[in-house]
Amino acid sequence: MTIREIAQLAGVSNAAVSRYLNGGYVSGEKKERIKKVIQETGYQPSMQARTLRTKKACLVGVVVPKINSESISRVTEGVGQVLSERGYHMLLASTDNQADKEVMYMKIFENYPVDGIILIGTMITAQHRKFLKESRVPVVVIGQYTRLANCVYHDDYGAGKAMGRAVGRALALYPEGRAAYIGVTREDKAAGAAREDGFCAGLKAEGQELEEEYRRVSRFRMEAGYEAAMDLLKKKDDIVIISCATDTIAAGAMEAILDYRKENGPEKESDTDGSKRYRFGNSPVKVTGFGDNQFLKAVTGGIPTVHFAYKTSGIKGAELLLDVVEKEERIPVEMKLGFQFVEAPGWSGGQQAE
Amino acid sequence: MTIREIAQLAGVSNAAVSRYLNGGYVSGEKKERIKKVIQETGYQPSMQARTLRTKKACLVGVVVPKINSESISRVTEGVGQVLSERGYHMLLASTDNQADKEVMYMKIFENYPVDGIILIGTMITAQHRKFLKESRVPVVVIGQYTRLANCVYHDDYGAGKAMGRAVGRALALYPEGRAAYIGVTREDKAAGAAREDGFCAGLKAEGQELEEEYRRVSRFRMEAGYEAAMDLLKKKDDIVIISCATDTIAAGAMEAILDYRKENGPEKESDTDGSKRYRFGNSPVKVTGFGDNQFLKAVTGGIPTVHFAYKTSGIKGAELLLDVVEKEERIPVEMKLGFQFVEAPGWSGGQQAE
DNA sequence: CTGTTAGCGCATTCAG
DNA sequence: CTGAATGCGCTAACAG
Repeated sequence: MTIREIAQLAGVSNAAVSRYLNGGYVSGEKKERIKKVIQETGYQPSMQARTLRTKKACLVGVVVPKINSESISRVTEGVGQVLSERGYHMLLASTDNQADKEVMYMKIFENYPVDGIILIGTMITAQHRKFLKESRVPVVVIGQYTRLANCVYHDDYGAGKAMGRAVGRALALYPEGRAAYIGVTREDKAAGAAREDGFCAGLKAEGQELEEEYRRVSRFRMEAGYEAAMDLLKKKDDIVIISCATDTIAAGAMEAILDYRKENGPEKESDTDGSKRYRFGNSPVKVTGFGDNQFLKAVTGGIPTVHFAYKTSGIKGAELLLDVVEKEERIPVEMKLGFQFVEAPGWSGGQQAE
Repeated sequence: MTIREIAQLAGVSNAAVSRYLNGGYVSGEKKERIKKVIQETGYQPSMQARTLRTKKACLVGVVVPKINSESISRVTEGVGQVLSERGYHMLLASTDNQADKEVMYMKIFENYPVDGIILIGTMITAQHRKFLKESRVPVVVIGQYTRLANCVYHDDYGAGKAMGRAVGRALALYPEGRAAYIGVTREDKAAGAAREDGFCAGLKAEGQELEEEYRRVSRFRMEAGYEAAMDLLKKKDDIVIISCATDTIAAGAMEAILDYRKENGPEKESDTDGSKRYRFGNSPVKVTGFGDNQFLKAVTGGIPTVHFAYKTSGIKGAELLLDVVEKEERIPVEMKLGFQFVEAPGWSGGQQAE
């Protein structure tokens, strides 16, 4: 069904139909005829051809590392909100945490085309840089800092440091206890390098140290967190706190701790008394995370974590993007968003919620 | 950068460039010149125009109700796997559980266009039916039964019944205890009607009944599960099991139970002894779900739930779709996938993992 | 207000 | 093998 067929059926020119569709000048009578024909035929104009002509698709593409993530869904929620308010629709592409796929999907979006691209970034490789420099559609990066595009990111270092300090203080209650850290690849400047460096800085500020044998690198998956935590528990018997770079990893670590305790004999005493006790085989190892995952909080009562304004970063990112798409705003913007430390109920008192 | 500019720079015709790009006849020498120019300019052909010509985008659109869901991500994982094996890419659109948006995004995909659409369905409205009948691109529906398109769905009724029987048997240990059910809208034939009806049938088979005051309807969100469960706990003091239509809702219910117990005085006894005890204000209310959420299992140790072959349904759905896209397969297919009941460790013995 | 016309960037005839 | 010409479906001048 093409516009010309509609025009013929309605006995008008194709231009008239086009104008009808786009709110131009059409006399009342013809308007009726056209309307009727469109009704009957169920005609829908081809975005395809329209976009070829107008260079405008009212679509923005969002590239995400994975689908099944609370933090990412909070970002896309913010993005989607702004987009729909301003008459755009959102298409998503998931890369399954493969950085090269990020570039591939951005290219697909670029010449599909969409009006703008939002990248929820994991790492900025040479490929990324090349694309960002050459892209013919505007891009904004969320979650990573880059000077090659407008970006909005979070204070991961500050968050890490706050967590490091909190852990350092908690550690003071366990004279011989140590903290461990399960991070993610440092190629991820935000969730990898910044959080870990901040964490170490925070620990140091409290007079603690994080040695190499107390560190692990995990993928962004619960299973990977499980493995890393289990390995730590087996190798080091003085760990009393395991801090993780994400709440998802923390969930895996919690599972590992449950299993570890199951294997290494049942608990002999309730934990409720002992804030001064530390682990030698069976005491309560505590876990911290980043991201303020609500699901985790609901079923566990909560662990110490950091709340990032993910939805806000989505909103700001989308606004930035549309500003350059529509108003051709040319001034580069880098936006850094703060964080909020989230304490766990009863945690600093020594007990983690059951 | 258009194909014509490349042609000029290479000193050939646009047709030659087009052939070069699509593997047609080009002499070795020209091939080199074209290759060089494309390298230098970083030219990328417009899918846009190409698709307008060829009617083929090597793209399929997947419409999902929400992003942040383990079950949905398992489906899209399966879909993405098949697609990428066969040279297609996957674009996602999330509807935030609004059925009308499902149709809207299918229309966007239809005339964007993509080669095929996969709908992870929540409900089939009149709008949906209209679209499925008239769509010019093939659609397969995953998760719901429909005769208007190829579909692959799960045995939700059977799963519900299995759960109903299990709950019924567990209930026998609590002479005066009752089960409650938190469902979702019955407009969702699969997760709503089928699971609930199956559940009731299963209960009945064990000689139990599910009265109206023991039912609630929730949205697909943890918070909604929390509210529903809290309401049940407050209104009925003989509930010992709350069965939920999804694991996400179950997580909310678990949180509600934690909170409820916190408010209504601390536990006086350990739960470990008492399989015969039932709740009067403070005993262990148990929760069941559907979907086999791994995150939930990790942090809680697991609740009774049902495993659906979500990834498989994604794989099968994508294969079905590509068969009609590529081979123009015309025989309608309806595929029903079974389920697997997942017991909770130590549950039937009366104790839920802490 | 209306119809005619000229492309948008590309793939594909069809003559060379 | 190659290039010129045609049109995919639509919108935006433009001349009525």
